Amino acid sequence: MTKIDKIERLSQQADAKSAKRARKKQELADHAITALKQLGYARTSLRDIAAMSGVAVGTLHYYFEDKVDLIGFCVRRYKVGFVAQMDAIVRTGDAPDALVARFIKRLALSIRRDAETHRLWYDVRSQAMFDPAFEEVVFEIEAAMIALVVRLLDRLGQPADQARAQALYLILDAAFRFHLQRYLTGDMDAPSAFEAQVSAQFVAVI
Amino acid sequence: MTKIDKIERLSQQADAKSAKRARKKQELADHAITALKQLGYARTSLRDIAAMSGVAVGTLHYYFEDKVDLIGFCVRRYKVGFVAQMDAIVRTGDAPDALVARFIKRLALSIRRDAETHRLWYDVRSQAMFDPAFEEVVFEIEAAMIALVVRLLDRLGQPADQARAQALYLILDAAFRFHLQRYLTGDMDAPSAFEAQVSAQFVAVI
DNA sequence: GATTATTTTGGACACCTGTCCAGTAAAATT
DNA sequence: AATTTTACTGGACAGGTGTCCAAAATAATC
Repeated sequence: MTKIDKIERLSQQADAKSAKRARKKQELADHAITALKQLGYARTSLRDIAAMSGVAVGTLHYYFEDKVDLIGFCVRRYKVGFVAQMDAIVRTGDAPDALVARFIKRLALSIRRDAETHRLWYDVRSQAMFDPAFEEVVFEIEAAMIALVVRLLDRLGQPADQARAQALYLILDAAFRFHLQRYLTGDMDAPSAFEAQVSAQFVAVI
Repeated sequence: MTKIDKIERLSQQADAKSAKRARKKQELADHAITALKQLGYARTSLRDIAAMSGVAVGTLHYYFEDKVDLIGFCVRRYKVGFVAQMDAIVRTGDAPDALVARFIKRLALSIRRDAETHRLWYDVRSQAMFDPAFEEVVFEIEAAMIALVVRLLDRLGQPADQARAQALYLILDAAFRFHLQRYLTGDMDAPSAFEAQVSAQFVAVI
């Protein structure tokens, strides 16, 4: 075995190790999310998360710096997945009108299906107003969502500058949050109300 | 002294007592707000608030049911004042265009002046997604703000139905929150960016 | 199969939490 | 001035918090 081979093998081993570690981190994060989405950031203790993961509390600190690191990882993981799902819709070959309809319908569906998870995002976003430790992840996720809207506008043949995308994102976000809240308090019609309201606004804005 | 007089006097005494109690409650709430706006709901303990008020912890429980009751009272008190201030603007005799400009300018000013207090509202609003104990106060305040927008639309000679007002409120709220967050993370231009963006959207919507 | 390296445990640590209440001080009423 | 009501105190209570670490279990490497 040459020296080069040796180095390469060591490097591959290191990669395999960090890949395994990354997988375990994600596995823990997924369990953590199921705990967090039920109680929210402040009310969920590391012991709750550990119990949910079937793991000792110390193990969490073995994989995550501290609580903030853990929650940041979870929210990032969830939201990245969400943006990817929405992006898949933007990339379909639909005509502009049908695309908008599908996009909004998917958001409404997400209120129904993932209400509890989405509220975790709003929770963390509010925390960022008090705790600088959350600023980065919130900024990053919000930027990713605005970028998604940029791509949407582009597909619609609309001017897709940052300012326009940001404004549209805020409209979508406000309506989403509002109807999410309604839905969580028992208003089962909130998702379709969301769809109706946003559809109307889309027509006006675009 | 007739029997009637006696009853009346007792009733006046009762009123005076409850008025005094109400005054003290508000005084405590004002101190509580200064604590809460610095740390947020979850991080502020009753001991923090008691210390800020120069009072023992037990005293807080003498005036408020529990922590949720106290925070609800504080947020309600603050937001009612805010809506009243904005309402004063709506009630001026300005022409529609000038009125809109003044209204938005006042919101931008409030980002600058009351950033820390406003974030408390967003904090509590998020909590309401997890804790039903906050649902009522959030619903009430949000309804008050939509009602404010109804009056604004009315003054502008616009159709002032609930749906339109709600949509406009959500646009204002989303932009307000977004730029408030930016401002809190050190972007001093956020308030004027808010003004520019919302002004542009107002033109489009109205 | 022995020896490192990694992963996991479970409990100790120091501190903070909201709630409650017997006792005291102050104010109001008679 | 005596008595009753109201206001307030300060500490006890039971439980929870994130963090840390020595020791044990497991896995990887030679």
